[in-house]
Amino acid sequence: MSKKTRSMTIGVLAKAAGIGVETIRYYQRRGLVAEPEKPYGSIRHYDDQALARLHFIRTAQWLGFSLDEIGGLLTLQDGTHCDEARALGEQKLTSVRQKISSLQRIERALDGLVQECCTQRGNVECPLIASLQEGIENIRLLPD
Amino acid sequence: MSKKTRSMTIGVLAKAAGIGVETIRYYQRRGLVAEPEKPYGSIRHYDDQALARLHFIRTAQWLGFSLDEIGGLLTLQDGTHCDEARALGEQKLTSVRQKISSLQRIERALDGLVQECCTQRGNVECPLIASLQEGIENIRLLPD
DNA sequence: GTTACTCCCGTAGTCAGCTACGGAATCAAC
DNA sequence: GTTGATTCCGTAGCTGACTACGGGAGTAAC
Repeated sequence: MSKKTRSMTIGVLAKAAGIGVETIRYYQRRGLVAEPEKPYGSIRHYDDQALARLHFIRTAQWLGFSLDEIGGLLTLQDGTHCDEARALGEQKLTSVRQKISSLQRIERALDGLVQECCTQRGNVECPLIASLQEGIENIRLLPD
Repeated sequence: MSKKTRSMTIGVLAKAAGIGVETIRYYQRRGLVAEPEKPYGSIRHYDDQALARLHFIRTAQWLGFSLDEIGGLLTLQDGTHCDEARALGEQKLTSVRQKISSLQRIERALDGLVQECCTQRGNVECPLIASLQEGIENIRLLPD
């Protein structure tokens, strides 16, 4: 826990997080990131906690959570009621598991297609595209 | 290959494909689906090939391809671009696998937090919230 | 042959998630 | 103490993938 809590301007923070200044402001407007106090006649400063929050947002986003859902996840942090937090956590867990199994089905389908594509190499017909065209039922596997 | 090539109006086609009429028109505007000839003073008719094309689009979409990418896949239909198609498929496969493993790590993290929350029930402190506040890095786990 | 649906076609709106713009204030360097 | 980049803040625009609207033409059922 020997973290030096740097003081950053929004521009530095943005660079550190690998996102745009405007995006951070947008997250602030959405209530996902707090706007620190602005010293009288000066400029806002951000610390490593803000950076961590941005990392969290981007990661969750990459994992397929919407900004609204991420807002929900973040209320776990600020919330005061254990039961509510747990309920939200369980809810998210369920949706994560659904996403995983859905992605696994996609993975199997894609993998099958790519494998076929490799073994059939040299053929005139491309099995990946042929499958997409004709054998859709075979790889479709019921989305949701 | 004893496919009866039904003649469908756009509404029937839409129902058969499980999508909206407006969506088909949108695909036509995007150049993903051909607009059949319109008999003089009559109505357009669609066959099973059009339906197959719609299935193709929806399936590829479900596999994570954007409409632009699908357009790309469709230009590879002549079968002479097998390598390119495979490359695209492999690319998608890689990103799908990355998502799965990230989600699995988040699943474990969330699961752990929820479990803790249950066993500690009745406590004043909520361990889930505490963990989230301090251990965000633990569930961050490398985005792209 | 009228009623009621469906088609056609262009344009416009929606939603999420940014991204850009513009003008004043503030800061950093020299 | 002036120049040049940043910050601030509100508002407007953009992209992807639809979805809706409106008014005229075509079609189907009775």
